[in-house]
Amino acid sequence: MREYYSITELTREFDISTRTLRFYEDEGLIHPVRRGRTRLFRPSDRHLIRQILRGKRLGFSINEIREIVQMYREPPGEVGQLKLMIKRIEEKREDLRQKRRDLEETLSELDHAEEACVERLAELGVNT
Amino acid sequence: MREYYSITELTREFDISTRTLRFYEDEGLIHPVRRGRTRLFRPSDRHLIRQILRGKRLGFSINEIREIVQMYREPPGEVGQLKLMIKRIEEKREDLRQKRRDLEETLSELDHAEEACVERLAELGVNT
DNA sequence: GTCAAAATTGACTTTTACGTAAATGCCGTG
DNA sequence: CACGGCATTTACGTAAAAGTCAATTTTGAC
Repeated sequence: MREYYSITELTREFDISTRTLRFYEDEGLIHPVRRGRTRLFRPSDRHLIRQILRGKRLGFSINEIREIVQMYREPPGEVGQLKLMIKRIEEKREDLRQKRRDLEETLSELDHAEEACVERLAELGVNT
Repeated sequence: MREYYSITELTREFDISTRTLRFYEDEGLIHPVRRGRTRLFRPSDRHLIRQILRGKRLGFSINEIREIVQMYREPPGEVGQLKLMIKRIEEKREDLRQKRRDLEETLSELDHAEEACVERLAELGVNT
């Protein structure tokens, strides 16, 4: 496991711009350490970026992603906080389950659409 | 099956604004008919709205949604077009499969996060 | 130390997806 | 026919999420 990654290494790996990574830092999503003014990204930052991009692909806003990554961190020490966090996690999961339903329905409609196309091709006498 | 729905009926049903529905019309996603200047939405428009909102929840942009809803329509009559459409459909499905992987991974990480919280509660001697 | 390549900051711009306000049309009711 | 309520158009506004550009700095290789 590497100790540090440079900003451009990560922009290449994830196909995002340096501006994007700085934006995520401004937004408090990642906290790379500094050597002088240069950012050094640790494996944990790299993992966080992976999670952020996953959230993005699923259509979560930066704020929602912020909420999610907070859930991945060490659980709080206080009982009230813990219970609140469990509630929040449950809410996000419900959110994701809705997305899963949406996803399956969309996939199924695309299946139908493709079948219709294939049938139409067959009608036209094209060997698929 | 009702023949027509008014704009406000649909805004209530889907919890969106009239502005949003007019926006979708401007964007060419729906085509309600008119009685004078008033929009009348048919069941097919209603179904389209449902599909649009599903796409939104999955993080698709308006342009991507436009592409998707075009796939739900009657298959084209020309062979080249048909083959192109099948290719596009396959691309969207790959896109959705990526989202599904993202979704499962996120769900699984949230599971871990919740477990960690529950364990922490147990350590603190709280009866879950 | 020098010099190019890489990284930094800050300011400004852009795109997307609507929100909001103003002015006005249409229509059923009393 | 005046009114309330819904609908319409036009026009401008805005928040989120970066992109772009310019002007320095810093770093790494020699």
